[in-house]
Formats: sequence, C-alpha cells, structure tokens
Amino acid sequence: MSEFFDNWIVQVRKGVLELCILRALENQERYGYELVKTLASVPGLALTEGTLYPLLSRLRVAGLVTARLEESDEGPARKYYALTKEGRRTLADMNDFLDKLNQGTRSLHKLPSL
Amino acid sequence: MSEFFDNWIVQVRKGVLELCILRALENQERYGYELVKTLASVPGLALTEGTLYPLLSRLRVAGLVTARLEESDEGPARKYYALTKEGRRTLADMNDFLDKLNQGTRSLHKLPSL
DNA sequence: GCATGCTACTAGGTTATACAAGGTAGCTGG
DNA sequence: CCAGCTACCTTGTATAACCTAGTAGCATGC
Repeated sequence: MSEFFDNWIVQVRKGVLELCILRALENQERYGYELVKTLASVPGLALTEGTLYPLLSRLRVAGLVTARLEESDEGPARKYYALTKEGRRTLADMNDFLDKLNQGTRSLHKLPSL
Repeated sequence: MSEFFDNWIVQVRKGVLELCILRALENQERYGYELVKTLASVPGLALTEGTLYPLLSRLRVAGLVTARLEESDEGPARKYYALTKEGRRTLADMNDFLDKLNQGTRSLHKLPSL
C-alpha cells in the first residue's frame, strides 16, 4: 500500500512486539523457536529469530519471564519461557494503558474543541 | 513504575502518536496549538510542539492531511489541519491492522501450541 | 559421513523518532 | 512599551530497536 502505512507498521511493531510475546505466554510456556513459528501466523507479527531472541533476553533481564532448559525427544534441547508474577503485572499495566489510550482518543472524536 | 514499563511507553508512543492525531482530526478540523493542548488531556499522550509540528508536516507531505491558514479574532493566525480522503483511508487501514493484531494475539491465548 | 532441519544466540548497520532548546512574530493589557 | 500569552517552526541530539547475516550445536535419515 502506501509508503507511509508501511513505515507506520514498522514503528508500531516496536512497541507492540513485546506486548504480543507476553500475551502469547500468558496461558502457557513456550520455547523460542515455537514463538517464531507461532507468531508468523499472525498478520503483521512475522519476526525472525534475530528479532525474537534479543527481545526474550530483555524480558528475562527485566524479570518479566523466566527461562528453563528442557531436553526434547526430537531435536536439540528447548528453552521454555514463562511469565513471572511481575510479568503478569506488567502485562496488565500495558493492557490498561492501551485501553485508556483508546478511550481517550475515542472521546476526542466527539468532544467539542477547546 | 518499572523501568521496563516506562521504556515500553516510549516505544509505543512512536507508533501510536500518528494514529491519535489522525483520530483527533477525524470529525473536525483542528489547529496545531489546539492539538497540543487537547492531547495533553489524554494520559500518555502529552506532547510538545517540537514533537507535533514535525509530525503534522510529515502527514501533510504524505498527503494525509491538508493545512489551511485562517486569521483569528484573538491572537495570531491559526493553521487548521483536516483529513484528506487518503488520510481517512489510511486511518481505516491502521484501525484494521490493530484490530487484526488484537484478534491474532487473543487467539494465541487459547489455542494449543503448534 | 553428510545433508537437512530444529534450536539458540550474537554483532553490526540502518532507520526512524521524540524531545529539548531556541527562534520568530502577532496580539493584548497594564 | 513591555511582559506574557498565543501560535508556528527548525535544528540537533540521543535513544532504541528491528533486521540481516552469520555462528554453533544437536538429531535424524540416508
């Protein structure tokens, strides 16, 4: 489509990717490679390993997720990531923030100007 | 709150600000200074003129808004911005994208892994 | 042995943006 | 006439994150 729109998507991803990872982990453990494949199915979320692993690393350092190595019957060991209590809290904060933002801009629609 | 959360907000803003400006213009013309003051009332959206004016300029160059100078009874002339047809289309695309993203990550919640 | 596919990780380059700070100028009231 | 508010705009800087490309290791099948 338009160049502007493409550019916008790039910018949005930067803020949204982390949120999506946290959401994907909300109800189950997942390992990195799985996340890459899973998120590829969501339009606009396709990412590569070079994007995901640094991101997971940041989340771990920040204390939002824990990592656990587990051997696999088929193939190399997998590193499973799970949300911490703090991760859940942060996820809730993020959702709140976006909700408020949505409400805020929606109210701008209808209100008279200053 | 947490440092991670603060940082996240910075990133989210980058993608969301443009969307919010377009939304604010959806139902009415607005001039720059007014936007600064109006958006300051939305939590998380507070911005300065140094942020807004370059942004409006980008939107104008991209053909999403038009600008019209109009004298004011009280104070200096104001520059009113309005959405173009293309601006409306882009706004719709953005909303679509975010909706799909929301659906997509929400489905990740419940689906079994791969 | 070797190719293929799964799994994890790193380094460097590129890109884009928000923000601070500063500048111009008009209008109003004391 | 000057202080303060309205209104618009530009430049420079710092930040930060994604992506490409590459490394490395294990497992399986041939």
